[in-house]
Amino acid sequence: MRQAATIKDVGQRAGCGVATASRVLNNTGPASAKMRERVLAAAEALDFQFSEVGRSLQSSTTRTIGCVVPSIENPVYADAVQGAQAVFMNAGYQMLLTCTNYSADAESHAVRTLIAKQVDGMLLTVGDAQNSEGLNLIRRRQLPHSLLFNAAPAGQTSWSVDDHAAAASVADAFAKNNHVHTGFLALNFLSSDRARRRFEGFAERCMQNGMTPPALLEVDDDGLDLTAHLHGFLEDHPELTGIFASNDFLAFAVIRSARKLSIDVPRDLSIVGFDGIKVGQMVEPSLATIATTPRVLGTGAGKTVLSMIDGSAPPNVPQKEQTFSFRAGGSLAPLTAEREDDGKVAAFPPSNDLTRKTAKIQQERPNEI
Amino acid sequence: MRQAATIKDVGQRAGCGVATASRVLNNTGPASAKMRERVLAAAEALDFQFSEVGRSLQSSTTRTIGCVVPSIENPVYADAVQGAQAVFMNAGYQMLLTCTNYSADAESHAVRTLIAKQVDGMLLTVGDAQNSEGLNLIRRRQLPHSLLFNAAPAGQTSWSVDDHAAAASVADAFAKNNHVHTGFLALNFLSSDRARRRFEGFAERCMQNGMTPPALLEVDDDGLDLTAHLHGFLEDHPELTGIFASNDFLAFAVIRSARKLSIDVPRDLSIVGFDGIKVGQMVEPSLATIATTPRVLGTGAGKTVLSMIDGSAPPNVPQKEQTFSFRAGGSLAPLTAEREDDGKVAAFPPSNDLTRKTAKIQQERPNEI
DNA sequence: GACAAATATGGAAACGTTTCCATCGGGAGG
DNA sequence: CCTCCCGATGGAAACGTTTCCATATTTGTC
Repeated sequence: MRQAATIKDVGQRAGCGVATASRVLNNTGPASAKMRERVLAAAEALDFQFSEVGRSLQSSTTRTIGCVVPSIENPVYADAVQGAQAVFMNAGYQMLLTCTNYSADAESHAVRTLIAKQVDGMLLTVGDAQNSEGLNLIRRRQLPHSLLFNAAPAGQTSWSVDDHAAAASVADAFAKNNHVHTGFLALNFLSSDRARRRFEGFAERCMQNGMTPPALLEVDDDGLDLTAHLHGFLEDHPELTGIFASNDFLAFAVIRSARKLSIDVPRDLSIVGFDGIKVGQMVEPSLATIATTPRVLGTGAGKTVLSMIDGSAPPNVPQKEQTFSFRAGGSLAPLTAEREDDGKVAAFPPSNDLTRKTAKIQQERPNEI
Repeated sequence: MRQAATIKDVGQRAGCGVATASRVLNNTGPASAKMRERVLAAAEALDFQFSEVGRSLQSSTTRTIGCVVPSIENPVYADAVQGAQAVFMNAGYQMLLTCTNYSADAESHAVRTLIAKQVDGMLLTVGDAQNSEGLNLIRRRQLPHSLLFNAAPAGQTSWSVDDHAAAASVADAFAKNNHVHTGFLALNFLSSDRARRRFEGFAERCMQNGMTPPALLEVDDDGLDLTAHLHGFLEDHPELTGIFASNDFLAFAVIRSARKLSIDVPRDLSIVGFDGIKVGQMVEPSLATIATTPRVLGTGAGKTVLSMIDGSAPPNVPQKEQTFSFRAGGSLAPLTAEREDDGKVAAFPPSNDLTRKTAKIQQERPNEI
């Protein structure tokens, strides 16, 4: 039992050829009752397990699917990955996971390795879908794959949130609450087309709503304490009454930093996040955000890849408008009419000493795609 | 380019045997300059990539490591998994990930599949390390492996938090804040030896500290709204002044439910969590909890597996006391001397109308292993 | 110029499967 | 009793590598 038993060992012990052993063990082809029994007994005695490597070589299929995401520390990706993994497992596929840490190099290296590993398909979130070396490699090989959280480049299937429209709805929410001067806080702005799309969607709709163009604040590391950044940002833009953070963690970080700077949320500053992570609804104030359904996207993308592999009908991609919903929360409050009318918003003091009224916390409502 | 090129194709195009092509491509063994060039050109032209399947068959190694965890929706596992994955990738290994959703069946099935896939090693968090079918399979095969978040069963290496001691330190924290009657809130109590160890450690130290034995509340699904549970629990145990939740999400859920029941945290009820997830420090009140370093454990366990594979020296497992630290937070406040002395704690009203004083939020302090 | 040594190269086996094909044995039908 | 056919079985090829070994070619030295 030191060296794993092969089917040859089984055949030998059962006193038959490997072909017969294979047939019995796979329940394919004929075999006499006694032979069947002998083979089964031998396999049992030897603790035999098929080698998937041998099988893969012969069938030129690995029943393995590669998954490339930036990071599973972000629960959005974690949920999606777990959903896809469950789908794969149910279909008898294993998942090879690689996290790129938002590095384009790591991304293409990962894809290359997974191709060498002969994955039957691939599920991936790339930094920039328009310009991804890995994605090109995959396309060239015509490997079954689906994008996840990336906008599909023309006629290709992709499971993602409509970042543009979602961000626009945030602008609408700000507008409805009478905010005019807002900021956008981005993480990994340069290496993520998602952050850029959110910014664009937000900025466009701000314009359409007659708001001023949002001020952009980029930060590079979310481990960092944002307090200094936030302070400087608000000093540069004293007129701001609301900030749209490109994800919920960032939103939490802003709220914490605001607290340290004695800026009350939402009285002095409204915050809206993106993603809709679970804890957002558990804390006080609850986080206004874009609720998304990463698990749905993950399972959908997983099923899409499987359907490409076995040629079956792919699942329907959700309507763009159904990939997100705005979720109200205590971190976003209306500006009072008086403030809105006085128009001298740019003049109010940048930090403490703010006089806006606190609004009643808006009712949370559950949502699903 | 339809069918992926093999080394045979390369040899053919370069006008040489497969042996020579292999030597050139792997930079092993001699080759003339012109031959080398022809082979390289051929490989380039054919977009050749090695098939890891063929290689694995021949080398009886897959450069693949299996990872089995309950769920990566829990950031503790997600961080650990990501840490391990990074270690594997650096060493040229890929990671096959399976989530069991806390199911023992899924666990052994996953292990079986991974063994069939010929993984070179395995990293796993099992439900019950004393009694895990998968773990036995692995042991029987003498497959290099390391446990993660499970207590090691006698003389075996495992990377885990000392749940027992950590939970004890929570009891100490309650004691130091004059709490006497506490409860323990557990998720997946039956299917997780971790939850049980935490309860044991907590209960033991409560006794030693002269506190009453903690009341146990088990819940089965964290998606559930805890409000009803909490209400019933507090009615059954009106004397409780503190609750230790077996993880941070549960702690958040309790705090939210308490809010709905108009129970003020920490004035009416103190809450302590476990894990030390990031958002715990960002919200108000901040969460008192056991801070752990899942990433450190994940990378350590990953390195351990690699060292077992290549026979190198394994990394040092951290001292048990260094696997966690108690992190104070606003959700845990001292009981005033007057309440503690009057002794009639069991008599106070179960829900509203509580009279304990709010304590100053304790200073957060950073911590690392 | 010849021979030894070193270098270059290709054939073939091995890794663990599945599957095609050939063989073998026996029962049924004539 | 002879065919015919079908079920049972095993040999061998194929999948893509690496590597051992033998052979072919070059280089160097006398």
